[in-house]
Amino acid sequence: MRRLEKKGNGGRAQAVHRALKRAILDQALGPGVKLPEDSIGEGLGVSRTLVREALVRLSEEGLVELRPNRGAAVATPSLEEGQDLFSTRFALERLVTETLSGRLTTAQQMQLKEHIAAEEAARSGDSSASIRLAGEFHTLLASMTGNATLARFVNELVSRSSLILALYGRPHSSECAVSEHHEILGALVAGDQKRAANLMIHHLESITTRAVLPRDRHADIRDALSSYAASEGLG
Amino acid sequence: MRRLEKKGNGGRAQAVHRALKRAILDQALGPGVKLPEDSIGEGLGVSRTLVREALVRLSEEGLVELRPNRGAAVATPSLEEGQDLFSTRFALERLVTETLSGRLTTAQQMQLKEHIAAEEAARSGDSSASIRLAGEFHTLLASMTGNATLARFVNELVSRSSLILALYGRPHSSECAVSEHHEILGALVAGDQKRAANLMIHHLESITTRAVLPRDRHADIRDALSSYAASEGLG
DNA sequence: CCCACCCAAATTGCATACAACATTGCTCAT
DNA sequence: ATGAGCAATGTTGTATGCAATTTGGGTGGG
Repeated sequence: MRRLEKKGNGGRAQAVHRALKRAILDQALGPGVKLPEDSIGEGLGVSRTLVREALVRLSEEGLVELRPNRGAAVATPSLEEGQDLFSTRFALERLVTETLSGRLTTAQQMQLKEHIAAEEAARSGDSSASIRLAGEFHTLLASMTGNATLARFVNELVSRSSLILALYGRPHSSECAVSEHHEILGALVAGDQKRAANLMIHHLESITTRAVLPRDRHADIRDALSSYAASEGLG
Repeated sequence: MRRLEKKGNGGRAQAVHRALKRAILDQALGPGVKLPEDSIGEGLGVSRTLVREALVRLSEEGLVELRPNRGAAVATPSLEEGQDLFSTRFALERLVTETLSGRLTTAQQMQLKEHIAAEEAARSGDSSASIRLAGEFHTLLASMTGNATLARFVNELVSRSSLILALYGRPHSSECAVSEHHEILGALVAGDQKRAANLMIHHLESITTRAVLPRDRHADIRDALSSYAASEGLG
């Protein structure tokens, strides 16, 4: 007999990782915010051991900077790093569109349509949801290739792009992209490989050119984490 | 005043990571070999905590498979994963050649020439050194782009390619590639972007098509690790 | 003879304790 | 007043101990 739900999902360390990741992507923990192990552990109801493991994972993903003996902090990528990041995205997401062009199942097309609809719905509402959905479109596309490595890389790059935009982007930069997502989907369904790739490149370029001015943020870590703790079944 | 050598290099956890990674890439620890935390800790002279951290890093790199409650093992990628991996390599290493074409400094050209010379020198000698050098050529090229993310991705893919070749490649498959490396360098120096990219693609394709038959390996973990412990200043 | 069950050994999951290091603020001499 | 040195504090680095889970083997019933 098979156990139905063993323990939440796959270990509490993973849960901590997801909670922190979401907190960063939602900009509840902005770039540069320090991440002391015991404060996080307290806020999430776990020990430093698990926090540490999560931080290692996050640093491996480039979302967290891990300075020896000096603690962890949300990464603060430079503008130059952002440039490199996006040129890498170009190469990878072009591969995504080339792979997917004309090969989307109807189920996948449906899912993408629904996702875009959700993006539109979120445009006037919660801005953090809007940002997250915009990124998830790219992640979703990448995962549909069936190439797990490619999907993981794109996911990492999209995540880090959020940091770049948080640092250097204008407040509502991600909203206008929804129509471009729709166009890309159209080209993919039509099987027009070249057009899909070009639209994707153009789309990414238009994101990069929106990067100009910085902001600043601060927050108490325990407060910012409390809601994420609940959503991962921690605390 | 600058501290000359703080502590070996950058923390013992990193040392464990490097030791295990090299052991895997040298095929001292072949695909599928189990990696119990305390055996490794004993072999390397550190506690399970550090081993655990290293294993998390390695699993994040795709070199180690981490099954919950069931321990870690050197990854055993499927042939299909290998295919995905190489198509991702195509996209990324094409970007490398495009970025580098006509932009190599003379110092970099020298370094690459020396590396190729080392590859040739190792052809008749140690086969594990030969394999490692062949991979490091690609990593070195990627690092010269100055794009840290790109370099890290290529490094990961090259590492995992070693696993693929260990599982499905013929024994001496990597030796014949040295001349191709030389040709690629020539095209890069000449600034012929298209030719460089084509040579790289062709080179990678010729590697993939050498993948056919499997082997099997076994070893006591502690013995296999002892030499790597010394080289990292552990034990 | 085979299968289900259960117990023992080994291994991972996680927390906690202690040691090492970095940082901050204070003291004291100049 | 000012800067060097030092003590106090907070944080990270690492080891170890205990609980929880898996695994393999043995035992008894069918």
